[in-house]
Amino acid sequence: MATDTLTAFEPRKTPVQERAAVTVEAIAEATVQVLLTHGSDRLTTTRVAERAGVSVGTLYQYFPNKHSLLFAVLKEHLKAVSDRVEVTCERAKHRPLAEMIKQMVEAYVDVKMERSDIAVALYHIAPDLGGPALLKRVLQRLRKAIKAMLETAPDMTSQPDKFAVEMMLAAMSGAMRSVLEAGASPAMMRKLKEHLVLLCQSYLAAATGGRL
Amino acid sequence: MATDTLTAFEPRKTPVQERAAVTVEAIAEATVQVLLTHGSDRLTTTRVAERAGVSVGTLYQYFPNKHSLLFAVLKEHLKAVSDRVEVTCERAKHRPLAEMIKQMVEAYVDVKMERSDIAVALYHIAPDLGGPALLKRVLQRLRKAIKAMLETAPDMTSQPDKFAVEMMLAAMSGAMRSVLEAGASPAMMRKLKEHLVLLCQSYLAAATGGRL
Amino acid sequence: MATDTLTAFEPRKTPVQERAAVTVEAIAEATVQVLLTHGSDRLTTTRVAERAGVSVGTLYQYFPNKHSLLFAVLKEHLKAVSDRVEVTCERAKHRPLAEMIKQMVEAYVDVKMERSDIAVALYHIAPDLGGPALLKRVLQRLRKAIKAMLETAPDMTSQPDKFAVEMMLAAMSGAMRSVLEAGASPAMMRKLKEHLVLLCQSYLAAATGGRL
Amino acid sequence: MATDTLTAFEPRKTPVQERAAVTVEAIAEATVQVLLTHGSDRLTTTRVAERAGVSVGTLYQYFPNKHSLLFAVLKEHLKAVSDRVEVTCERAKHRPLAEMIKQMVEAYVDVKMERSDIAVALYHIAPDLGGPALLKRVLQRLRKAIKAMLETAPDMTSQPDKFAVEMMLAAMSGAMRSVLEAGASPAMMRKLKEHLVLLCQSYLAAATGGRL
DNA sequence: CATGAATGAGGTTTCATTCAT
DNA sequence: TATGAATGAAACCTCATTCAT
Repeated sequence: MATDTLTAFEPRKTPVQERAAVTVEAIAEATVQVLLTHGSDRLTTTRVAERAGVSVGTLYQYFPNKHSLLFAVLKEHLKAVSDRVEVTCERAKHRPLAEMIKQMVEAYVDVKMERSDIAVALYHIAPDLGGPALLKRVLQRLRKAIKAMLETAPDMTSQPDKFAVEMMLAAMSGAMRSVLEAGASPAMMRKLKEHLVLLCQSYLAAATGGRL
Repeated sequence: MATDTLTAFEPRKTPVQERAAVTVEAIAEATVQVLLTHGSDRLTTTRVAERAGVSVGTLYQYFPNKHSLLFAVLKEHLKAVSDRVEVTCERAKHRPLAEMIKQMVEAYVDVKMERSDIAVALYHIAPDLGGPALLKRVLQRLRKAIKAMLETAPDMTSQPDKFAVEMMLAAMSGAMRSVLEAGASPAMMRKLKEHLVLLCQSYLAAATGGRL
Repeated sequence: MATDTLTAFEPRKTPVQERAAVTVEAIAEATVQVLLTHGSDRLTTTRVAERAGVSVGTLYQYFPNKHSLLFAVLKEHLKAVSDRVEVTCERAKHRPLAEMIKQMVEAYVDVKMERSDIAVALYHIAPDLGGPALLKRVLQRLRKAIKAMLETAPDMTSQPDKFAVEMMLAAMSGAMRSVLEAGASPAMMRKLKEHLVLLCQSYLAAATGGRL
Repeated sequence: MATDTLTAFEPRKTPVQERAAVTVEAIAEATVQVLLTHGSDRLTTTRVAERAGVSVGTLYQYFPNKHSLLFAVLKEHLKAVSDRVEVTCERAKHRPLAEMIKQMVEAYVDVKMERSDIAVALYHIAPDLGGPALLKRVLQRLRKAIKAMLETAPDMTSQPDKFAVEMMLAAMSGAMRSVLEAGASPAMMRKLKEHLVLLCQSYLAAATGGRL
């Protein structure tokens, strides 16, 4: 199991006093800041601690190693994304297909944008140890949620190719990434949303339409 | 300008003797191997040199610093992709739209697959200094080539939204990435090709169809 | 004087309340356990406190620093050894020489064995600050007690060389150490006792017999 | 096997250039010096490198970790002791028993004294990882050599108890240690030799005499 | 040209100790 | 008194880079 690898990055201890909880949050936030201002290989534990306004020792009380810092941030972000999309999919059940896609895509884009700083920062470290495993899990959740939603579409003639959902997800995240990394203006983002909705709608229509 | 940053990673000297050319190639190849077997933060100049069968000193005769190693590999790979897609686009001019897309997408997938090891390895380092700049250039070339091709499509009512091409490229590369990182089986790749073609075709049709 | 060095490791305060005495004892015991299970350089104050079931803060209420932990344990163990051997020597006065030696050696082996865990643990830290000074004192006490005993031996022609007693002690403790560190089985221990008695008896006989 | 543990401390690479050989020797010597002047827990890799007149980096080219430094010194010393005693035992074969013992004991004391600085330094670190394993091997060699010698003694009625040789070795090394750690004067050393010879002779005589 | 020994700044991590709660 | 969060000096070790041979 991949669990082994993952547990190595789990937080070291859960803070019992309130003071400690604040500290942990500060460290997590500092991690993102350093990632964005200095880049992933300029991210040092000392720098993060400094930015968080604590000593290195304190940092290591809550995070067993440098990796776990990044891991914690990545995990939280991905959870936020998964949660939002899942909830949206649930709510969109039994709506027309086009509406479903619209809701889902927009939820995805929105949640990514809300913490676009984190999203961008994480592209830098995701390929590292633990990242892929985590991503796989998230994809699994999203795929499941989307499939469950699609099955309730009243206006769908046949279920789409099993691969189609993955394709859509890959296209979505890829496009999102490109735009985020390019430094997205609000106007750009609106455009992205529109087009991403269109892309998914038309693709799914085509993929279920038996044209393939 | 970004040019300054980029020149810093150029190979140190152009090998005039045959032996030198072999050495350079060996080092580049070793870089990819180390990247794949050890990961990006285990990639050390010594290890690359060792794997290439030369000493560190020799490595530094041809590459000014560690970064230039990665940069060289990245550059070559992106050039290969650009070249292939450009040529394909050129040849596909004046064909029906669906055919155009098919040719272009398949060319892209094929060239990526031919050196899928390099492609995967590069995802790990692309976010670093110099990577984004290079990517921007490539995208620029691809966009241009695709646009030029599309303009010659006999069966297109109106030119697509300016943004649509970018969207398509982002979706393409994003999907490609997902599949490559997941470890692509040949069967998977065939499926990817089919669906990517479909995705691009349907999206472009929708984007030009005035539905937006 | 060495006294200065030694006082630095004395327990911080004498526990007046019962609860405190229990705590101190628990910490001392935990020190030994950690020493044995983790080794001397894995011995940390936090770990000892944890094992003792108290917080670090509490530990520092009774022991001024890490060293004093080890020092306290070492001191107590050596005191136990000294006491036992002294009493035995006193009781063995006026007995035949061979009997004297037997009593003394057996007392030494027995007391070491009773807390063989501590004995072994202490070999790891004795060379450190304070250890040698303490050892010297103990040796002094033992030497004195043994000499006083020997002088009352009815069957001894002449007093042994002044050096002989030291020699005997060194041989005794050296042999004991070897066996303890090798991990002594009960059978082994019985053998050790027999042979150590024999060794001391024959050596002392030779050393006083004028053969030298 | 214990081999695994041991190989972790083996030198990292064998120097090919002469310059390097000098460096390695300097580092080993510096290790001993630092051990003696600062004590085992003040022994840091930086300090050793400094004393050796090289940089830390250089140190780590030849020794994989701090432990291996100590290990190398310990190993060499123990080898010297083993070699000397073995050769001496070989030469002393077929001599009278008393003579055998004398030769052997004196060889042991002499070789220890020749590098008494190292001997003393090593007492501080021997209990650590790898030390015990190494010691066991040495004891094995010594036991074997001594037994082989004893079997050729013309004036020995019966072979001594199997345990007797171990006992002798333990007593020898223990006594040696006591004296060395006390800071031995030349006069003291002469006395030690005499008495250690006497001790071993008389003990062995007793142990083979059937008195037990 | 090639080699590989040497460098040392800088990164990660630990742990004895203090002190506010 | 007991707690445990916080501290930060200091340890270990790596690795990009240089340069004498």
